[in-house]
Amino acid sequence: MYNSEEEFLKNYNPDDFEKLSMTVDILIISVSSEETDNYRKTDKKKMSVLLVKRDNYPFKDKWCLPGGFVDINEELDEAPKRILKRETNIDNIYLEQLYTFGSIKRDPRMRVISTSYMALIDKNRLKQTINGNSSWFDISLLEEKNNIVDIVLSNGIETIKFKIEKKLKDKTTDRYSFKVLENNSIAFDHPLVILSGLERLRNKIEYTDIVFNMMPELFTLGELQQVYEVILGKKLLDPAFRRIIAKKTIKTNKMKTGEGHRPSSLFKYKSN
Amino acid sequence: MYNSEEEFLKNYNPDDFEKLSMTVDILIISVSSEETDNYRKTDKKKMSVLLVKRDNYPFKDKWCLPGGFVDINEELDEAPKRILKRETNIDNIYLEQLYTFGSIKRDPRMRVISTSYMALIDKNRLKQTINGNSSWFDISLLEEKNNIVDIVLSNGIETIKFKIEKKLKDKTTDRYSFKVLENNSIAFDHPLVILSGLERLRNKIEYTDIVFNMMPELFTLGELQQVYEVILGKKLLDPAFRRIIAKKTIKTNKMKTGEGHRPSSLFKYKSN
DNA sequence: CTAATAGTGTCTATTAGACAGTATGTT
DNA sequence: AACATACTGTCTAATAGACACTATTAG
Repeated sequence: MYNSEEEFLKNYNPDDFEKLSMTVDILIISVSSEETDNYRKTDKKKMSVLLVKRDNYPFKDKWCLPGGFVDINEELDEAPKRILKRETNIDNIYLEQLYTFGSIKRDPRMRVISTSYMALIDKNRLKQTINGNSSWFDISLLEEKNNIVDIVLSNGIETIKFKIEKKLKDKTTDRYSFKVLENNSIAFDHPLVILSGLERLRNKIEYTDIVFNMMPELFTLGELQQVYEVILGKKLLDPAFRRIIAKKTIKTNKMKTGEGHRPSSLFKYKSN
Repeated sequence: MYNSEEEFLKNYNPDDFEKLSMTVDILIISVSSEETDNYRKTDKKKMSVLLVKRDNYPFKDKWCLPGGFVDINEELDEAPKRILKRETNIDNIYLEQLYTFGSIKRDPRMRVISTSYMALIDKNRLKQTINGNSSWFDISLLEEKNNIVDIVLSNGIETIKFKIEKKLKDKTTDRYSFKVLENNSIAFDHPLVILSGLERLRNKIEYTDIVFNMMPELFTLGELQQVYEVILGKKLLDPAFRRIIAKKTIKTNKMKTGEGHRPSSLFKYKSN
């Protein structure tokens, strides 16, 4: 044996174990507005996610989450930042690690383990158009009885559908294992990443302030409430919503007018 | 370019990117009782964690979390199960993924990314003594002002101390980045794993039933309350605790007697 | 009896849910 | 005026916090 760590390291052969590749995948979530034909009605909010069309094998021509290999000299947490910068050309985006997926067959090329991240962004920060092979897809999520979730993504031209079965990993916890039942055109195990992220967002919107990462500087409480509603998938009662949100927002003296109905005050985020 | 996925894969060289090694680390948490000298008093509960003494470089003779390399042909989630079986010789232990740490210099040998897991276990299930180079350490956690956490681990013979500074990653979230300020003898970045796990446990005990993975089949409400108190780090009021826990437990007709005071009913876990 | 924990009753404070009502812009 | 949303008042229901009280054993 060796007598010192130094000596050990000098003789260590890092190729004793077969190595593997590591990637990161990023679920970039934002909210978008769908215009209505009635001039009085406010635009309907939707959640949307940024997908990239693969221009090479494997999964050529399928859509997938932005991602890439972790460089051997790169901090794990730096990889998603680098990719976010590449895809959106902005820094300082809210980012949090979701989960690490490591099935043996998740990539047909070789053994790849992938850490997924969730990024939240206000679309108004995206000054320039995103590059050609990427597109925002509106999300509609339908949770059926038997723990089967139907997700439909649409960018107006193409529609992606998949169906996932959730099974409790253990009766004592809130963790599910996901099984993809149907999937017409999304690559890798990205349906799992999308569902994990949407559930994480739905949970955290209730006890953190992360929603404000998806909001512009100034917003009305009606808009904010709509974002909550689309993320939680249910209607909220106005007075209750305003009671709770009052602690997290400050009223400005600016108003939003010209909407075909009573103007509303603009608010901004107040951190504690 | 290639004309089919098949053709692409045939020509793919997986060594175009420099590969790396992947490990898993497992934080195995349990509760133990510390005997008191007063025959009337109930034993004091403590959280404890299983550590292994490294018998080789790097970090020779330092304590660390059980762990190991992920095999090239092994599902990521199978690796912690294999190691748990090796360390405790029991199957079916509660296990959940915590976080993936990937600093460049976390292992002096080479680039290693590590996914950490948390396992919860009832010590009574450990029939045989654990093997010689591993030991249970009682945890005492002290959260100081300025977001500095002091953790002391002790197995009765040796004491391990470290101090971690928590810094909010972002004002909108509940996620912290951890920085190790002092550390006398625990290997790798395992202080971070331990703190992540303890915080995860503290959060989840409030809204899931995971605590019952650390309890024997039958337990008194007093014992259960003590476990809650040691995990949450604060005293709870009896009536409030019983109101909440009533939904998760069933009273059996067995009693625990001989404790120097009024006997108490034994309860068991009721899942919904 | 005493020390110690087991277990309950009840008041109060806080928060969530529900609904109805008033307010005010645009067309 | 009509419509749509903005915003508020207030009642009720549910839950959490606090405290005091009774119950029961081993020694």
